[in-house]
Amino acid sequence: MILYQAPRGTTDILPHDQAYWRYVEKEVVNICRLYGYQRIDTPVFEDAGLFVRSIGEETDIVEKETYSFRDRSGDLLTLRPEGTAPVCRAYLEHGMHNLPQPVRLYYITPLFRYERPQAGRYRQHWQFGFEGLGSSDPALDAEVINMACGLYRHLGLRDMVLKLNSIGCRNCRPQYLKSLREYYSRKVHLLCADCKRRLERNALRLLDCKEESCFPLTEQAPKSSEYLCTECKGHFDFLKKYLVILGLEFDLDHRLVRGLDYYTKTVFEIYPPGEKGAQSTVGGGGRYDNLIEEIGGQPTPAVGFATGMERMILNLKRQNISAPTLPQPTAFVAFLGQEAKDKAVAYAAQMRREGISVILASGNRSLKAQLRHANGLGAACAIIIGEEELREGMIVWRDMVKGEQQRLSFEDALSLVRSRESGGES
RNA sequence: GUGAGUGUGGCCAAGUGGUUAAGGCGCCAGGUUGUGGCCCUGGAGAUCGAGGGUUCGAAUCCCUUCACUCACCCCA
Repeated sequence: MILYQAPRGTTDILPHDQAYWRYVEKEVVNICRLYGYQRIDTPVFEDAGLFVRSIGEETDIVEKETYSFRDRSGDLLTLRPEGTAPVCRAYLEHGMHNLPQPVRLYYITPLFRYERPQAGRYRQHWQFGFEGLGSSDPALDAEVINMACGLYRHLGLRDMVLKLNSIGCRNCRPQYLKSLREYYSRKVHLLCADCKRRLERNALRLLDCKEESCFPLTEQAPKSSEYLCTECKGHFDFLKKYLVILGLEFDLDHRLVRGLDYYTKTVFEIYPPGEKGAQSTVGGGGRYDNLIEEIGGQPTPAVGFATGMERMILNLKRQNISAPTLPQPTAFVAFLGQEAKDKAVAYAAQMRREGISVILASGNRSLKAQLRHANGLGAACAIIIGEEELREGMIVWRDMVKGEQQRLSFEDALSLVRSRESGGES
């Protein structure tokens, strides 16, 4: 009987799955290099207030999904449920406004949300995200979106759909929210229970409802894009122009609002083809011009994006895209008898000093068993030391792919392996 | 928080009231003297998620509970 298993909503990333993770990570690092984004790592937990302040008290994340606890000194801490607020906190704390603006940062980190797990959704999941801080230029919005789409393209994901909207700023949004509330107030008798609540607390999310009774109403609802102030409208127009220049296709979706309160102007999400269910979003982001001010800094416009590592991998698998295989050991050292084993230990160590990856046979098993093991590991070659070789100061070098072998001195075998390794790379 | 489905050795999985719970993968060991991948043989490994009940008898029926999966809310 198993006494312990991974906590609900968490998962082990086993060796056989690492190829996907390393592949995605490699492309992530590469896209950040291409666009000049620098890595930042922030703590796994933060002062609870940071998230309440930034994400919004009325959001689901803060209301019911955070892992919060008091530490032994009584401080209230929260396991990071999203990546943007901590980056903003670090930007402020380290005076990054003194650096050339905008500052471009990225992170790869686990996040924690207490939710019921399901496909592509975990209580601990990994997100890759990047932020451009300190510029209101719509070209930066376009850059971030281009980067996001570029990442998926580099990974080989096909037919991803970009949805785009602008939800205005604190100057024009109140106006919009007012007409939105007026519109829904007249239809309140048609709304589902959730939406009645949303009308009171967070009217924007009325648009997000997938309830059959509410859905038709959202079609007729006032659109945020029609209420944008001159500045927001100009920003949105420029963004769309840049996206066209970049050759990116996008669907304008006036129902697209994001779950976090800090967004202003640009919001966008990216879906896989044939989206099924609302939780299929692979990545999303937007502009958050007030957030840094909100947590105590100077007004600092910024825009960012985040995408779920698990969801990228899920979609890679759904599209039958395989990850490059990870390197396998080059050599396997087998031996017969204790004296040979002594020699094998020394040889394996010497090969590693030469930078060759080596696995030394375990136990004292038959040669057959040892070679079976070497085969299972995918070793390129085996070095066999038996009594005879021991006597003659030789080893048997066996090519595990061709099945050919020859008797050599250890030094000759070493240079043979070395030449194969460098030759095999090109 | 709500709804649905599923729980049989490490993994997949047959069995739906009746003698020692199939099979496959994987693992281990053999198929003569020191050699892998194919094939053959053998072996280890399961209190049939847990607890209770019905019954002469339960993996199979009932109840409770736990876990997992999928979906909803919401999000990546």
